[in-house]
Amino acid sequence: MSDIKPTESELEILQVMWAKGECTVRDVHDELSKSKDAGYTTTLKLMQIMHEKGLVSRDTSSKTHLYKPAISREEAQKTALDKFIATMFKGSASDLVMQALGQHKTSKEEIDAIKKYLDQFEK
Amino acid sequence: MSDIKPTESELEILQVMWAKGECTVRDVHDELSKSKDAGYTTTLKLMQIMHEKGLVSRDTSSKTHLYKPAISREEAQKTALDKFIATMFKGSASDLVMQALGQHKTSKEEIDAIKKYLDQFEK
DNA sequence: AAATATCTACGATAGTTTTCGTAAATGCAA
DNA sequence: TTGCATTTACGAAAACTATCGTAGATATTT
Repeated sequence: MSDIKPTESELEILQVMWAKGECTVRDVHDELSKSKDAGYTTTLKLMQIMHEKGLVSRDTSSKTHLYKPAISREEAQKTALDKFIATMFKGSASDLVMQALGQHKTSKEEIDAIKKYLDQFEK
Repeated sequence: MSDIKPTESELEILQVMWAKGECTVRDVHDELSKSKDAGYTTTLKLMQIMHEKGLVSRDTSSKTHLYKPAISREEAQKTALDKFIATMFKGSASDLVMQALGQHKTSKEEIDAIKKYLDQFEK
């Protein structure tokens, strides 16, 4: 489906859209402004490009257009993760898992959740 | 201590170098050619740039230069993983772990290894 | 209705990454 | 030694990304 690879900025935008659902450019821009310093038209332009690429769909029936993601967060995560494991971890998911758990202070609850997950998985 | 972020192509090259150790441009290029279609001088140029950036070191004592990574795979993995979790998984390492285990067919041995790892971790 | 604000469209620019062509240097082989 | 193959160096084109300015359209306010 989507071997479309969002750029870094596009991902930032998708982040906001995944959290909020349907968004105007202003919605996204205001949210982004908290952590980033770029003009409104920059966000607009990026979202237009994302539309051209098919990363988002939009409703142009009223003046202020409404955008929403064309791919789910899970899809995007899956695609990105596949590539990431391939290029950074020689294709070994467990290598990644160990490193991910090792370097982040993961709470006991989280670890238990993962163990439970693994158990169910193993059967 | 590299806040140096290798590009996509640079990572492909590092991948080969991490596997092979010390490499000539030809070594890298031949390996890359299996999966990619770019000219020899492209690989050369990239490796020269990587040297300028400090991503690799090189021995120029003979005509054919010898390159080797200046950062370890582990270092690069750590840096990349931090960023990846932040931008793709909203900072949640365990979310990433679950998805990583879910979508890849992980062998029973791998799962056991991870569980063992988790046990040791928990105490 | 006129002024003001907001929004889209579009083009241009700057920065970065990837690619390659060409030339010069170096080693090898006939 | 002369010619061929391989390598490095360098510059520049091509492709992609991010940014913004400006203009025109649409809504809102007074």
